[in-house]
Amino acid sequence: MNQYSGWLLDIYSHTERGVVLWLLCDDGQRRRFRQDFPVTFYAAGPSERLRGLWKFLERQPLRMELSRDERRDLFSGSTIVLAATIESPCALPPLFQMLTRYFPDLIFYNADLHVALRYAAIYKTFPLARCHVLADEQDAIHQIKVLDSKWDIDHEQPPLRVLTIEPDADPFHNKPGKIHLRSQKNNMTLDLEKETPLLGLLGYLLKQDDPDLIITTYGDTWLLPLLLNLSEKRDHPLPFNRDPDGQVSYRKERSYFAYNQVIYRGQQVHLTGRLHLDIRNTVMYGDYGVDGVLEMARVTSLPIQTVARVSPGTGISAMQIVTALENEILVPLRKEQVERTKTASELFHDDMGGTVYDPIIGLHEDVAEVDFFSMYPSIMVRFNISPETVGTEKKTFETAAGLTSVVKREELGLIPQTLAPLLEKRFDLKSRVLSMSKFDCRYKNYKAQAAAHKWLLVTCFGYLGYKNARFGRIEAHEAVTAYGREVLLRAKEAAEDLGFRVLHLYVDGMWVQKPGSRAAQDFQPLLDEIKARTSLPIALDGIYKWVAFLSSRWNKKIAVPNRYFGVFQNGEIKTRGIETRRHDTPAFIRETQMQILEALAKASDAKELKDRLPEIRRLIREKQTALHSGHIPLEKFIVHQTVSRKLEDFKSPSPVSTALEQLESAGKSLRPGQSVRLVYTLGMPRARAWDVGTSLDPRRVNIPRYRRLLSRAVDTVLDPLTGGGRSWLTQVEQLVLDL
DNA sequence: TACAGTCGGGG
DNA sequence: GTGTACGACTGTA
Repeated sequence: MNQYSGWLLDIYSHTERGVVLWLLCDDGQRRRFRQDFPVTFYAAGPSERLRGLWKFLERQPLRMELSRDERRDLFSGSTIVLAATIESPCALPPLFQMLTRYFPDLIFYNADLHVALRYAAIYKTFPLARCHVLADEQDAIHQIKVLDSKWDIDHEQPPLRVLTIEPDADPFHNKPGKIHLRSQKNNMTLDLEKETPLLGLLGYLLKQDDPDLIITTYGDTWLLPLLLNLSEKRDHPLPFNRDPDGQVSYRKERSYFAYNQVIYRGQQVHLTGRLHLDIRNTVMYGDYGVDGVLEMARVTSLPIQTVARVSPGTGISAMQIVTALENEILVPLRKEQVERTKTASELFHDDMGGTVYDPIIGLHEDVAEVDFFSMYPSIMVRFNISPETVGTEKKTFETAAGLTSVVKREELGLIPQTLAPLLEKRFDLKSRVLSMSKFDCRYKNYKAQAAAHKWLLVTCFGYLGYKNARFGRIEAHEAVTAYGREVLLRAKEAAEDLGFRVLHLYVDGMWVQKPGSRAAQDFQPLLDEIKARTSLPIALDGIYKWVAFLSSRWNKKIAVPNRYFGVFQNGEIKTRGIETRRHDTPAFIRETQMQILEALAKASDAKELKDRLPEIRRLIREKQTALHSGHIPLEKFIVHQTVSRKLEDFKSPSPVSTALEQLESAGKSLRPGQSVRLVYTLGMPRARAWDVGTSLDPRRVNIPRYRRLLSRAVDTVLDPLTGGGRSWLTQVEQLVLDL
């Protein structure tokens, strides 16, 4: 027997039996271990059908153990099941596919789980966990112990060897000629045309550097398929896989509907024994980078390559599965219970969602914004809301109104059990970030971790109400929003009792004002009072020098809950719902609006705002002149839009469909969920795709249309100044009219 | 005027 | 490996 300690890189099914584990050992070796790891799935249903299944399984050419068992289903309680344990985890997916065909009437459990999650539930592993392993001479694991916890904030960083590969152009718009490679030891540029040296040097680099993590740009969708094809064509093997028996696994590209929009996910290339991340195919890479991906992997237990490419919904779902496995709760494929039909009034009351209040339109000074900390997840944990704990005998919104609940309290539900440590870790991270210098070397890492958690927490709420979620139940979802409304109303009452004016309420935030209150300590009594009345954590998001809530465009008297902007005392600008926040705003317009906001931000109070007008007037004149004299770089006119449907599904010639058509005829087709770049043009067609290959004649740009967009963006941010009927009103009006 | 299409939010 | 809300807003027919 040999002993090893190191970091766990990856776990996957062995092609014959058990699992493969890769350890980055403390002696610097990367070792591959194997371990027997039988997996069990269950089936429930009428007993004669279960007998049929039993006979069917006995005939399968697989090593399998069958038994009758009694297990706990989260929704229906104790259930008689057939338990089947098979020796090879890799044999389960094809077997299960067959079973759903022949036994569609049976309910299956634990049948479609990632092997890494099963392993995690038993051995408490997670990607990059510190492990101690006892293995025999054939590197078969006899004992494994995890030495740290996924909830540790300051964990030892594994000495990962990283290789980055980047082409010199975006392959979907221009043909790259070279690729740049960078590792700790090497730095080289390879010519894609010269195939022999390309393959030779790449092979050499992979062997010499032996990277753990290969970070590419377009590696999934272009580079790795290209290189692997080439290597096959030239019969020159490239050691992308570290596992000698391992296969490169491809996942197909797809478009799907999620988060209320079509999402496109490119083809994926997964490696064995090494980790491949394509930063262009990594979810929210821009938000949290590699640190965030690694943190997602730690808390969800999903393999690094997988977690990088899935939505946070899959992440939170993985966490729930691990909790369920640890508690010996059956994991369903999808929700089986049928939703009870509701009357119209019930629908109205239950589905009101988050609290939205009409803000008081206009400009306000010395306003504090207080936000509940991860309100919905905090509610789930605090009030033990979970599919199995929410009672159905009473309508939940009535229950919540008094915060005396019919929610079962005696034992912590599956969802709160999953969320509590995550909430706590995020809370600790946020507190540390607040009290540390931006230049602290851990600052960036902490921010990335907190950002990763944020998405898991946000999605968890949505998953409660999603009918296909494994552990979703609409009543639990409604209970959360009911509590949310109650909590916010209590916060509002607390504010009013303490003499604050409540300007706005929005889901988990509140904007309050009191003459003379402009320092953090002025708001502390309010925070304490809200904490006392709601028992939920709340914090001061900031104090605005001034903030403006905007009216609806079609009716000046109607407020919209999420169109506002303001400047905090520290000079930070916050905007919501206005042009700068929108992805379809061209850079030229976004920059101009931001510059105006920056000019306005120099004002220390509302009165000083008008002093900024000469500067803003100059700025707008400059922009107008630039616009009309052709001094704006063409790319600043580009509008980015998401492709929502296939070309043939468009009913009218929208800019997007026009651009899609042009791209199609240029041989470049885009799929729903991908983003299209276009410029508005004069005459017909009204838009032109940016990436058709030929350059755009600057005279074709629809300058009047961009001028209208500019005018509107300027109008938005000057609106609060025009609304007050002050003496300088005419000046501003003139300015806007000039446009 | 009706309808078709797109966006935000949460940080 | 999964959230088909909802309302504001814009542009086209």
